[in-house]
Amino acid sequence: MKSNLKNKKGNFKNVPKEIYDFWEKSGFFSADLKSEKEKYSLLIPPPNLTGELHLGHAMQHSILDAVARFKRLQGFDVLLLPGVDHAGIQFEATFDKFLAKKNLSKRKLGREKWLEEAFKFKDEVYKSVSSTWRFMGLSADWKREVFTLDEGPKLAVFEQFKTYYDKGLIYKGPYIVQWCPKCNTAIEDVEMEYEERKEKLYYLKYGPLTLATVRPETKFGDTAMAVHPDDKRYQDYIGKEFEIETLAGRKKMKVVADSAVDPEFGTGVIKVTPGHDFADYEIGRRHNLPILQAINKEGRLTELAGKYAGMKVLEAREKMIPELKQKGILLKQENYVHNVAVCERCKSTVEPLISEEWFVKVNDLAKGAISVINLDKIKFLPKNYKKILVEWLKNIHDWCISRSLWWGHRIPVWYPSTSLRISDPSTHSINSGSSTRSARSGRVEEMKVSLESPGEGWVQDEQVLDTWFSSGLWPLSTLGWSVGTGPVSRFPPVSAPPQSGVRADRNPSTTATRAENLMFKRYFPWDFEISAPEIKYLWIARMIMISQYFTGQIPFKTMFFHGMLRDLLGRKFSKSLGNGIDPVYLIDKWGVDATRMALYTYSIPGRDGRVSREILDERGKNFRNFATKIRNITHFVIDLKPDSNSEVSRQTRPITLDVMKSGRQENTSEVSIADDKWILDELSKTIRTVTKHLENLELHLAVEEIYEFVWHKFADRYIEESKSNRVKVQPTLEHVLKQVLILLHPFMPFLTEELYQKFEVKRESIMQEEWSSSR
RNA sequence: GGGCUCAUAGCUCAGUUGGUUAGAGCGUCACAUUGACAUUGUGGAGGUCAGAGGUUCGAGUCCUCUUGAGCCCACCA
Repeated sequence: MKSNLKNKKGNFKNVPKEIYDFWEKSGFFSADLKSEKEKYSLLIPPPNLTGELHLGHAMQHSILDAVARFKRLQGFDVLLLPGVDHAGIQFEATFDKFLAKKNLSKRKLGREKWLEEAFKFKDEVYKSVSSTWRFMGLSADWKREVFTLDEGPKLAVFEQFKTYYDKGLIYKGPYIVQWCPKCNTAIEDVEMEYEERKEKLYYLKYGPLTLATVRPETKFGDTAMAVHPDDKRYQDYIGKEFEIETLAGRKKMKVVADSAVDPEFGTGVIKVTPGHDFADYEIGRRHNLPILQAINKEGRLTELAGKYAGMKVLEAREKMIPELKQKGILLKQENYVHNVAVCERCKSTVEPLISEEWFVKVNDLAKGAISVINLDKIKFLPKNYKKILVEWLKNIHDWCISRSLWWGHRIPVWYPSTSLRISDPSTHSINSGSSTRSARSGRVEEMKVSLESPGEGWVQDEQVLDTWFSSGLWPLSTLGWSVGTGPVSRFPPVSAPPQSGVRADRNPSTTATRAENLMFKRYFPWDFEISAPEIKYLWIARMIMISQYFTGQIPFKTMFFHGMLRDLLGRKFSKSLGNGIDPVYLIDKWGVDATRMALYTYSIPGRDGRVSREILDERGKNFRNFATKIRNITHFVIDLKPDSNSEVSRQTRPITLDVMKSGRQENTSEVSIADDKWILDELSKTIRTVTKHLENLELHLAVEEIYEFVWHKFADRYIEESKSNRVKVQPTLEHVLKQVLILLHPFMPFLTEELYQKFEVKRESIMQEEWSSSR
């Protein structure tokens, strides 16, 4: 039954594919909408299309699957729903790299063609990775798999946008954003990393004052100088204007007083560059300063920089130094070490600048989420994440939802083509950012919110929505929910345009309108959701806000944050560090079940684990040996059972637990085994404990408990002692073994199915067995 | 700077609401074993539970402080 498939194209050694196919074909993974059973629903966090599966995913999937299988055995109608995320920037970068190899580019293809190719590429990527997503044995309802760009989610996302828009929660405006010049898009705080850099601190003469800066090239965007209001040194200068030499002409600048200035830093004077610094932007807003754009979206200086225009930031900085020196503006420089924000994905330096972006006002949404969290409707594991999330929600700032990408849900806003807007204005009024529906030059812009074109003469907004805008809606959109009519779906009928290679048939939301309503009614809210802690703000907080806002309900009842697996130095696994451990390596070496077991020992909520290849090998080996042990137990109990014609074994095979308990008591005097009662008691104690641990989602404890029972009680003691009295105890042996397999099935699904099939009296699959409710 | 977490055997870690003699796996030492066993079994060594103080009849567990390690968030002109 065990296969030894070559490890390529999604086939793995040590993954018994026949068993998996048998399960899937038999429909054991499918939720049954019409079932009388109580439902239990689990939402699989959609993996990124491009991301290969790493240990974290393997652990996440193992946990999800154990819970799902446990609940199935307990008699629930389980929905374990898989999905895929289009992963905006990440996919787009991967795809563009792929295109570059074929000497193609966005520019050459144009948007429409590019998207067409992107969807093809997506299908290919999906094909090559989808089998890996099953390799942990995930018992997911694949027929219901959803992709974030499918028609259903697409409509739900649109309605989300429209609702916000109609309620005045969406606005568009010039705003300071973190801009990645390489990805050519605004990115969020959470998408940045910090890198320590050794740079220089330059002391520059600004009129009568001297100030320190690491970024002299932003000089061209300065609109003021600032000092701390209490700084005695500069009281006389506050409010006065001075003429400053900028290297691109002279201009007048005011000195403002602002408490954001640190009097201890440098000279206690700063230059204010509201267009290219977050703190300066805030100062600018407080003092109503104009904003100048000195750096454009490619990271080059604008015409404001005079002869330095067109240069990249670092180049300009270098070239400016001699002139600054020569003109006596640069007084001195010091070495300075500080952290610089870089783009998490491409590692280029992030450039704060002013850009026209879409925002969602999240205050009200956050309030809703806070109240529902405070009502303890969601069980957080670990508990303290509740507080952490609430704190973050209290200090939340508006959510920039637009991205200058092509891959994603395009912003469903249309403008009349006659009023084509000028892009990249070099100045903005800082206050228009707060007004709804972008006012520019005092004129209210005409626009329509619509998924399809409103007709001739309208052009759609160029940007797409932040990936998390759709991810945040995931608990709803996966179940075919849509805004307009609440839980009653109004998805279009089957004839959804087969546009862009999305397989409409794979997405039930486009095919079974009515069924989808029932899906939402039945399976929402989700019983279980799992996530890495690092996306608790990006994703988890937003799912709660959005779900609460649109349905008045929590998205999930239990939120399980697993820990992060790190290397022995405590660092995250990452491609750039090259410290990753491929789960496929472990599976090939120790088998999928053993790998799962190894990962369960790290599945404690909120607890990080430090691992190395050696450590995981050790655990893999340990549980491989455990699997061997069970295989041998089964060999002994079933294959080497005493002659089946013997009277005792024939008459007792279908015996029940109670009969065995009472029937055996009197007969033990000459038997070396102390008592069957002992092993049966131990068994029911184990069942009780394992059940409790599983209910509490303490998988590591459940695993430990089973391990202890199987190896040290059942095998080492009971089986050893049974050898002298084999015929008599055969029914007990079989009974205990079967119970052990059922107990272990959530954790080691393949092995337990394989061994279960050896029983003469059995069901079609171990998945149809019942979890013993022994008290 | 704000928040959070951790420190238990050589290593990686368990240890539910405080309650006998602090556990597991691997490693290590001794012995046994071709056995249902890709070896496995039996037994041993190894811990001042980071340190100090406190609450308590009782603290690895609760409180305070110290030290060390790490993570998240913000700021870094």
